[in-house]
Amino acid sequence: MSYTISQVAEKFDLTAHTIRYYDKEGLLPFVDRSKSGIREFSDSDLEWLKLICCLKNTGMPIKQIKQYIEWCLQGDETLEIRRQLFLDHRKEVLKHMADLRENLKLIDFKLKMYDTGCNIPVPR
Amino acid sequence: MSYTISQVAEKFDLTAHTIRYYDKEGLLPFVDRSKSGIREFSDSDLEWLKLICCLKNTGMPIKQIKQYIEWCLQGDETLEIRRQLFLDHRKEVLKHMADLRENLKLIDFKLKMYDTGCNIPVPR
DNA sequence: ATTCAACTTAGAGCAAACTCCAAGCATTTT
DNA sequence: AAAATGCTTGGAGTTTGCTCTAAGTTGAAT
Repeated sequence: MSYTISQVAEKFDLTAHTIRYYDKEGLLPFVDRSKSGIREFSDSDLEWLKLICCLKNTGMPIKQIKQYIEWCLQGDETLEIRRQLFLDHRKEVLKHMADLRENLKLIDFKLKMYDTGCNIPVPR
Repeated sequence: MSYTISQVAEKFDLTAHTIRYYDKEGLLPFVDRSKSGIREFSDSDLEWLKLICCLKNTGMPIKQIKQYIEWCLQGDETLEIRRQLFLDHRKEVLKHMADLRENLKLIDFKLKMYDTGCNIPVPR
């Protein structure tokens, strides 16, 4: 069984346009085509796409995701460098989350000001 | 005491270019100028900029930050709408953090695969 | 057989957020 | 006084990640 581009788009809350764009950028070299050239996504392809969306949604640029895909296709000789990519990316995600938590404190402080009516926001 | 644009840039890890861009976009209408036209940032201005960076770093678009600044300048009649903006934005930040936590699970799973050598990444 | 929906491509267009440049003042140092 | 540094502006250029259009093909339904 395989999926059309619009079925996949629906599943991942993307547009077919976006998926074609990802393909054009080299993120989906493994997706097969029918004899008339139509993309046929397998379950394995969906797993790949899930990972691609995960990396994208955590802030990895498309070029770096493409690099990762290329390393995957190269086989075991790139295992260590791929592992390092995940380690580095994980660190960045944790940093980003910590930054968000920190910024949230100021947002909560502002909200407390608004809620207590004790509102001398910041202006002179 | 006041600060020059490059002192402020240093303090906030921005470039002077970026700060001028923010000014041009209407984010810094409160910053005074010397008689020769040079920006003179007060401590209060730094507080404003801190909030602007907080909103920007948590994903608020510059246009919306500009809207917020305009509401501030309009005075107390916009208090409730500003409070609502912070409430809505807080909700989005929490959603974003939850998404990151969720995505982190897959990253951690991949790392576990690499670390255990049990590496059948995803390809067919 | 024709119509319709969904697929294909190349390539143009767009919005956001910078980033930089040229040309010109202002202030401080030599 | 001249040079160096740092500020100013308008406006052009860049990058990223889409987003859309036009023209065409395919395959199923009427």
